[in-house]
Amino acid sequence: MSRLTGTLGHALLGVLAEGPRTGYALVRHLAQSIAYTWPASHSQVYPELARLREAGLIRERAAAPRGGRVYELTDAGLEEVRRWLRETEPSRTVRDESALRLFFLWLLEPDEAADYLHGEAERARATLAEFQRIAAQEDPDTPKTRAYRTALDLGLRSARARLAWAEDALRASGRRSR
Amino acid sequence: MSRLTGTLGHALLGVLAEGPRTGYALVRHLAQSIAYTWPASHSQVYPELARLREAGLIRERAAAPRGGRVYELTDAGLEEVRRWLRETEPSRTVRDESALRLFFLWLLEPDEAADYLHGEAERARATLAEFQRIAAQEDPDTPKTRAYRTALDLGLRSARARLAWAEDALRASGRRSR
DNA sequence: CGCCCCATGTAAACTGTTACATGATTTC
DNA sequence: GAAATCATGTAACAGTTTACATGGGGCG
Repeated sequence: MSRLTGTLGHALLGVLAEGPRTGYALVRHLAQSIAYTWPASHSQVYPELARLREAGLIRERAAAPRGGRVYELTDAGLEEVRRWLRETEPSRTVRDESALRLFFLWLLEPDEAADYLHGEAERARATLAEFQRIAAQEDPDTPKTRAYRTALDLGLRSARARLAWAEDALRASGRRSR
Repeated sequence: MSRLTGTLGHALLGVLAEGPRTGYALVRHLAQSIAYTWPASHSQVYPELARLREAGLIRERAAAPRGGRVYELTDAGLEEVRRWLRETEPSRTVRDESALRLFFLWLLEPDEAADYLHGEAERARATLAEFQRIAAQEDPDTPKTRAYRTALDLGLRSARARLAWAEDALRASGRRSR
């Protein structure tokens, strides 16, 4: 039982703690919220669900309409997510390709570098608008929605910081190129 | 020639554009700056250097003291980094495990959740302090150092945003738990 | 001579992406 | 009956991490 699963496995357990779901519904739910912090495609989710079931962390309930398989969390599964949250440290590894590229902008002509920063500003604006759209949705005030709002707030603040950074960097590069 | 390399390969080309280096020196340099956006261990770097050499993007110069191999960028290599920067879009994939966990905080007791947010605040403070230490270092004003400063500025702003977020989230959770 | 740091590699395991493949039900 | 959407899987490949493995050279 409770064999070690990676981050994706724990994320699936966490979502299943909200209630039983099919793999398909799980994937859709991930795409709407959790994918901003941990994207996963269906081809990764289905095999992972099979592993979680073998490990006794989830179990299959009655089948859904079109060959759908409904999974629900077991007691061991709930214990495992909670243990993960309490006792293990989150990985500090961050991979951000658009930030990586900044180190190499000096290899481009000034106006090409400005183009890149302009793109970054546009992206940040789009991300911010998307998060604002989600924030505008009304929802009841429960522990779960409060947790989701906390995550969303981090996204909003990060997007704003990134937008402000890009606009400043663009101004600074613009002033130099003239 | 110029076979497609992944992000790591392009990062190595970008650093080698600063001048010839051994694999070892490359790894050390990455750890000090670029690893904040794209970490890489020596076991990944050495094979990648071999691939870049085979692709004609870098070449080996005279050997260094203790079995060290000095690599330098070829013209094709420089062209390839520039092409990568100009013509390809950076991947938008972000994986942030500590943000992922926020979605599941409602599964913990309020004080356990507050412990987690406290840890996040501490981490953000440490990151911010580290970036401030780096920012305090003096360096000449060249295109390269300007690019590095732009990257650092993004790190500083992100760390500040994250710290402000964590402190606010902590305050909000504290108010509720009393 | 032993320890530490320089320096380079390989192997196995794990994680993640892209492409392939298939079938059921609803909607037009 | 054709197209879209629901629904699940496998296979091949690419990228990453961790552990294993080895040797050179300087310093006390």
